[in-house]
Parts: sequence; C-alpha cells; structure tokens
Amino acid sequence: MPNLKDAPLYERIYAVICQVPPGKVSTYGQIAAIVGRSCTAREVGYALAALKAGDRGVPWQRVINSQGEISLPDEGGEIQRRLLEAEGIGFDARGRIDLDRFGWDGPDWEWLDQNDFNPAPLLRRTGKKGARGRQLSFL
DNA sequence: CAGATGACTCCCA
DNA sequence: CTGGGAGCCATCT
Repeated sequence: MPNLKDAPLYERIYAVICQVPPGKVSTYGQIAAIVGRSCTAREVGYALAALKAGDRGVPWQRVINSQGEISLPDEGGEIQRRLLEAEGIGFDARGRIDLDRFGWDGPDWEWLDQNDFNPAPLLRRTGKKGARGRQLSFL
C-alpha cells in the first residue's frame, strides 16, 4: 500500500503509530493531530482498543496520554510499562514519563508527503488558554 | 439499520 | 488534587 489517503481511519492511525521509534513515546492527541481530518484523541484510543491481539506489529505501547501516563488499565498497563522500560524509557515516582525527554518529534516531512497526510495545524481548540507546549513540531 | 462500546482531552468547580 | 461534563466517531453485535 503506497498511499494511505483513502485507507480507513483506523488504518491511518496505525500507520502513524508505526512511525514512532523505539525509545520514544507519543500521545493520543499527537497521533490524532498528525492523522488530521476528523481524528480526535479519543478515536486513537478507540482504534488501539480495537487492536486487541490482532496486533500486526503496531507499537501500541508507545502511545500514552497527555499527562505522560499510561491509560491502559490493569494488566495491560503493567505489560505496557514493562515494554517501555525495556526500550529504555524511564518513569518518575508518580509513574509518569517525561515527555520532554522521551516524547516523539513527529514523522518526517517526506513520510507525510508520500502518504498524503494533511496534519492538523499546530493549535487545535479555538480560543481558550492556548498552547500548552508540546504539539507538533513541524509547520 | 439501531444501539452499544471504547486505551482521550480539555475545562471548570 | 478530585470529579464531572461535553465533544467525538468507527466498528461490531
């Protein structure tokens, strides 16, 4: 599949997640912003929940919530934490990951272009307390 | 075809 | 810090 433009939303989400390299983590919101269109952080969560065992090599463990915490409850969360620690990602005393150190910078421009992605602009959300650091680093 | 169902995020009290 | 509400939508019974 050379181009993901017409792929189902979940496929596009998985494709973006597959770009996150080992030792780095992304957030539901960041993935959503890259997928663009009507994709929201929640959709990303839904898509991951739909993965189950039907995996496919998608590095699901590298997606965490905007607080730098693991969102997957119970056993799954413990597995996720172990997988991340195995990649060298550290957790603080509260069980959170420092996104400034381990956060992913986003896919390279070439990849976006080749797959016809049109990432959402830097700031989603109109008005309100603006830019809480960390959104996409390109644009 | 009509529900039911999810691993989110932000805002405000 | 905690809790609740709104926005959000593809998939699968």
